[in-house]
Amino acid sequence: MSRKRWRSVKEIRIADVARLAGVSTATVSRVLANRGAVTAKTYEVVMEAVHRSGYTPNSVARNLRTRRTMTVLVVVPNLANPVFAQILRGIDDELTQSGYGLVIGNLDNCLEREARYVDLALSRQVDGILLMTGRVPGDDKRHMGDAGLPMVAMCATIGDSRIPNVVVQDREASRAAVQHLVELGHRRLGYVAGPIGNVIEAERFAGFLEGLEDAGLGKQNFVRWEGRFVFSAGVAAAESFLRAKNRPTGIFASCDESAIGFLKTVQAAGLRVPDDVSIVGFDGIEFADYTEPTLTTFQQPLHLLGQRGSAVLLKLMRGEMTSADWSTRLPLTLLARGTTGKAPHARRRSGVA
Amino acid sequence: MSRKRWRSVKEIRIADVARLAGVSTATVSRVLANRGAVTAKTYEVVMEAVHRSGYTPNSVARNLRTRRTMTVLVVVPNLANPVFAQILRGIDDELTQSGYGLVIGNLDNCLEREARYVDLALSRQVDGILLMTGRVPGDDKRHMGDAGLPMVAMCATIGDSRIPNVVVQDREASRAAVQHLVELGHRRLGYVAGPIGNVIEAERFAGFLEGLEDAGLGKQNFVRWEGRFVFSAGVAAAESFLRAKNRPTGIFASCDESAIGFLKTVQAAGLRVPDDVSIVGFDGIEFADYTEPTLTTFQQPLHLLGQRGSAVLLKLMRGEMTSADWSTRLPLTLLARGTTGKAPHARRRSGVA
DNA sequence: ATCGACTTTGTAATCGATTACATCTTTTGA
DNA sequence: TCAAAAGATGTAATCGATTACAAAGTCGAT
Repeated sequence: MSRKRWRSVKEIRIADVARLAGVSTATVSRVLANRGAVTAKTYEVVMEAVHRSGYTPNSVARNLRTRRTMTVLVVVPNLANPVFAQILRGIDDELTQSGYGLVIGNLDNCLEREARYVDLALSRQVDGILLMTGRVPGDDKRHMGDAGLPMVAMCATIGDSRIPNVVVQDREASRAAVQHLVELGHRRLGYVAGPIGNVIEAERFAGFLEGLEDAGLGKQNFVRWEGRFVFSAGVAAAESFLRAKNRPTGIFASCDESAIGFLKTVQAAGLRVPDDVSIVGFDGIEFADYTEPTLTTFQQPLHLLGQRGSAVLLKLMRGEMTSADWSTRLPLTLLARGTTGKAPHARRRSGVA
Repeated sequence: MSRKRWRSVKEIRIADVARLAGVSTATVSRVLANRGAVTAKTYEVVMEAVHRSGYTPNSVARNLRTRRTMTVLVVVPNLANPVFAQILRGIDDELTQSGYGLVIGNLDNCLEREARYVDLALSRQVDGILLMTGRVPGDDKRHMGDAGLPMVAMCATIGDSRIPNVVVQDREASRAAVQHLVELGHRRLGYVAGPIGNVIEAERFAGFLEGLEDAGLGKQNFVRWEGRFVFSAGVAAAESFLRAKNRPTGIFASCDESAIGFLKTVQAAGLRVPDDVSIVGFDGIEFADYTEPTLTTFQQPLHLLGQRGSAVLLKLMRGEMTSADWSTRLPLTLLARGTTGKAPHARRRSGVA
């Protein structure tokens, strides 16, 4: 049993540096903050003392006094989803530039864990919040908004118009996905859903329905399989699809993971993609480029999304919001690739097959 | 331009609660910490006041006074790699149980960014460090060890025997990978490397060489392609492989991403896997289960790794280390799946092909 | 030499909790 | 019944920085 004491060497405080330099703590603080006037000579002497002593300011003390932590909390639904890793990169780039750090709050797909991070915010450990989890109306759990901190929603929010949001155009893209399938001749579609109660899912499904309406298709022209934003949801949907008597020919999955799960499962069952069935995913994860055939999907501007979200939060924290900042909606890009092709009957008609 | 002031409502301090309850701040503190004796009545009154006022303690002040933040820094080489998301889950589970929080330091594959997190540690914002990045000898950049905090290395470290480590048996597994290929009749192997200077990579390559030696194979029996832990490295290696005159028949990639990149590229070139070439990956990421054929790989005990690493750090912080805690080496599991099969010549000889 | 304006530096209050110690109250036991 | 012990509560110091304000120093103009 070893009982080594950490930092047994006495900590160096600003007072120690001051003594070493023969000045007051106020002067040391001014030198280090580069604020207030100091003669070149004093500057030199203080810096020398700082280096000799190896002093690093205690930010806990600083944070207490300044009432700021220069840290932003980013609440992420599920870190294992590569989409968020990309967004985080954009956020980090932007925040770092302004001298802010970030703390990641991973919910691991379990909304209850949000409470933990509400506490973090309430206890003054962060200056602002980037929220990537949506909430459904009527949800009265403890809320990030309760912390009374500057906050930006980076996912579709229902209600709460007083929170600025920076989102991608989920609805428009889903609508375009349907259009893409319809243009290829598909008249019977399948929808692989995300988690129930998820706001992003709600947006994507709404867009899907709008797309159907655009094409003059009704309820009888599609099947919806419940799921989540994971591979296995696509597998389950595909199994259900395979058992169906009147199979759709065009599938829209609300995320790439489930699209790939679907793809692999129908292929394993002997179906050809896109000859027998076309599949469109959503997100544009790197892996979608490594399936066979490559997945047709909508590419999210992830890095940009992260940057913009952070930029708005920074403005909010500095009280520099303009009316244009309250809502930002970024477009997605259709990557029309290998998993979508003409519908079987359309191909027959045009003599391709 | 809106200039809303955040928290314009006066903050509630412990003194406010004390006044409301008609007791001293010491008593409020004792009630909230559940430490020291208080009568049931006082407890009631204080709790009532806490709830009425909606008080949440300011942890910055608490951290200053107690000289602890109950937070651990986890330095991760690259968050986009799903391997780390899994490990983080294990870490989070373990730390949360002991009342600790975690801050993720993402290096984004750029070792220079470590300095940022060294600062975080030096400025007393965390109580301990879990380090998942390795260092090569002779590297004299500013070092996490400089912070003088309790630290556990969760990757192969060279030297620095005073830092406890919790790692997977990279070397043994790589050795077993070669054995697996050799048993299938492969006599000429290819090695898709990870980043130069990476300690984990070094371990895996060392194991690869050991495996060759076990089989009585020498330098002339393998090709090594430099790479990184990303898809594109596998693609590049495969392109090089395709151009070679005397192609290896068994490939070992030091991570699943590059293995999959390799797989897709040789398949695109018309080769059959595993008939023409066998591939073994490393890590056991979820996606390795979704390739066609499914990737043969070594499964890392990621969640366990995270848990064990955290458990050791907790002991270290509490001064409860036993000699067994200084080094933990977890075994990997071979998932012998679709991408490995008998070597072409072996198949001919045994009349399979 | 004196005054005012400006620059530089120091003194001490402050941020909001925890906690050692002192004080007061209650209980225990002879 | 009273001293001693145990229990409950309060007072004030403390953690280590920042910063308002005061004080001292510098300089040029009169």
